[in-house]
Amino acid sequence: MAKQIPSLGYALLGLIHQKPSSGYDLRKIFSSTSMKTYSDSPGAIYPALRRLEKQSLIRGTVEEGSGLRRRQIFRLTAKGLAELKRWIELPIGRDDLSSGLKIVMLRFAFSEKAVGPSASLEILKSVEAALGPHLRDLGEKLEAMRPFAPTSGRLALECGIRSYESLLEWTRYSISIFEKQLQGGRRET
Amino acid sequence: MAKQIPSLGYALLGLIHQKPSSGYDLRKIFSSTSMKTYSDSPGAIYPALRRLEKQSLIRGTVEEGSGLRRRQIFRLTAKGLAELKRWIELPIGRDDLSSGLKIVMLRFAFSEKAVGPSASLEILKSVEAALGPHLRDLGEKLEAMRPFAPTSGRLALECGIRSYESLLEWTRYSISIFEKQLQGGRRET
DNA sequence: CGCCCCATGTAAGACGTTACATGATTGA
DNA sequence: TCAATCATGTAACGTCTTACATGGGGCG
Repeated sequence: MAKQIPSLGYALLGLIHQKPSSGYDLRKIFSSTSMKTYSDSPGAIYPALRRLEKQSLIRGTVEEGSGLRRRQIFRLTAKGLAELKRWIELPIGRDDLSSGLKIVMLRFAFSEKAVGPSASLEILKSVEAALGPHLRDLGEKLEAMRPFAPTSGRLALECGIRSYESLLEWTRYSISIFEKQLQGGRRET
Repeated sequence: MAKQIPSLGYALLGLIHQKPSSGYDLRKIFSSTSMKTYSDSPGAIYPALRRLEKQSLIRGTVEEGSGLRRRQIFRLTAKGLAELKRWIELPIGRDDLSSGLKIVMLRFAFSEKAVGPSASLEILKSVEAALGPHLRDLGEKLEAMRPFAPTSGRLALECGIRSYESLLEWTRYSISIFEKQLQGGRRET
């Protein structure tokens, strides 16, 4: 059925949901903003858009009003929004931390607009819960390798640990922001 | 000539250099340690090893002494070590930061054993130098998006900024360690 | 006019994922 | 002997990379 959309596909879905865009717009976002982890090559984006369209997750309409060149603007369909929500609300476990934070952060970034602040808070709490055991685990690995590995190898692992510690601080900070926002005056998107 | 080795290939080269290993050993490293970003699937590793062997960067020898099953142990060739060194010593710029730290950290982790502590220090200093402008840039982007993006989008960017700040601290800490090690009593690998 | 940017696309090839297949060894 | 683990491999499939191709529009 939903034949396993790659993460680029979800990045496109989320961006299109935030603002209907053409393929060219999306390429510029990938090349100019901090989303450089995704390729801005036409050979990646245009086929990906066509796949999403074939699955009826987005629909493209040709713009010609402004006298400019043919530009196809894509918008999410109801099905596309549902799929985006489903993906954002997937449970988060330890695997999602170790195998690339990128995807979790992407889901979080889109969560507020696509599902609502409570979903953002949910993601943050899952991340916080997963970070504890994960950090303990990394610490044990560091101790285990300490006598054997060269300095650079140890430091590389320490770098990972520090980055997860910094993530934990950020998570708590962000949780407090969303809790304030949810408990206090309810504010719209 | 050297037909562009993917990052998995360099991960294998570096690990084999640290300790001659079989494909199965390498799979276990990927699945059990914090190098989970690389796949431990046989369909990725065995073909990658054969590619490296075809390029004469590694050479496999079948072990049969220990009465166990046929196990092919791979070792770096001189050419393989040269290629590993070349890759580690490539210049590091801002692109290397934004498009995935993973590769820089891999190069750093292997640098001490493969090239020497001075190479590790070189990498660290390049990273430190690149981080300043990069952080300034991200800060500007944050200010630019502040009024428009939803809270979760802003926070996601802040998470990235924090992680680079933590990287900067780690970089300085690591630089001090390597400088001490290089200036003080020269110690071997 | 020539050049660069907009805007979209395609084709070849490399790589990784998933799933399956094979056999030998160890332990219950 | 049956299952699990060790150890290696292959085949199909999808996706990304790289490079090329096309054309209109604006600008000097």
